[in-house]
Amino acid sequence: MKIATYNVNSINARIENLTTFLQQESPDIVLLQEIKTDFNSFPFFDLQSIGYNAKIIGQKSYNGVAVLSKHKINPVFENLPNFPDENARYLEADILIENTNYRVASIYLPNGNPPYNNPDDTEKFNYKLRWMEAFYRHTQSLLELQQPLILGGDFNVIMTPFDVYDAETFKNNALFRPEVRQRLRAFALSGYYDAFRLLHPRENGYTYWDYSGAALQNDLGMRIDYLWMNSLAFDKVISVNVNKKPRTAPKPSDHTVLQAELK
DNA sequence: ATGACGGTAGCATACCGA
Repeated sequence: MKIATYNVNSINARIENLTTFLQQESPDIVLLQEIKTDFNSFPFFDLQSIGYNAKIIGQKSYNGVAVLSKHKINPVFENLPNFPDENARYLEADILIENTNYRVASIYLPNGNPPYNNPDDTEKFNYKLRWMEAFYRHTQSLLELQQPLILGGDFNVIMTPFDVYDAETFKNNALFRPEVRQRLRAFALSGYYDAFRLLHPRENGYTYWDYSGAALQNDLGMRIDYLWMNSLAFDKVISVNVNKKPRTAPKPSDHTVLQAELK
């Protein structure tokens, strides 16, 4: 069973890039973030024609998450329970594959940085912290499930200085502030396994490179996309890797694919 | 010293992002 997570930065701008990836890797499940479209403009037909079902929680222009699968997708939650959110950032579903019922979620955590024209505005950062707290509460209840659980997506959190090209530059950034790192660490210590990092302690594992300058060529990236698993899922892991092909292909997203293979 | 890049909405430029 292969699962991937990919922040596409608009699914309609990325449809060729995405379908190329799907045909090359043939994943069973793909968690998408920043689809930037609503139901009416989502490319269901293009995906169906190469064998992928899709469930989405869409939003015009911003945000939006989706789950793709070659198998039937049974949605469980659209949005975090008990957290009123005007943004489309969370979709949880069950997918039955060869007698194993996987529970997956596609997650697009808020960025949290202030608008450029108002650098002292803390509203977005506070929203990020509240979102993480609601996420923590919900994921604690998920740990009671007796099924393999995979929570993947763009977490917009740099966990450690090793996960970014220059920690000093990001000292005061909402992706690296102690408040968000502490919250993601609490989540990790509660029973979720960081699949990539546990298998690759010495690779940087960057999943994002800025479009500007020569960030990709100089590997000025950051690891902000994750596949988190409960023990039932992590026990099945064969491999986890960053697939840089979609980032080096024409018309890329600024993120790339993180993918895993499970027994 | 500053901006760099790219997507969307929608038609010029503002907003968002990491």
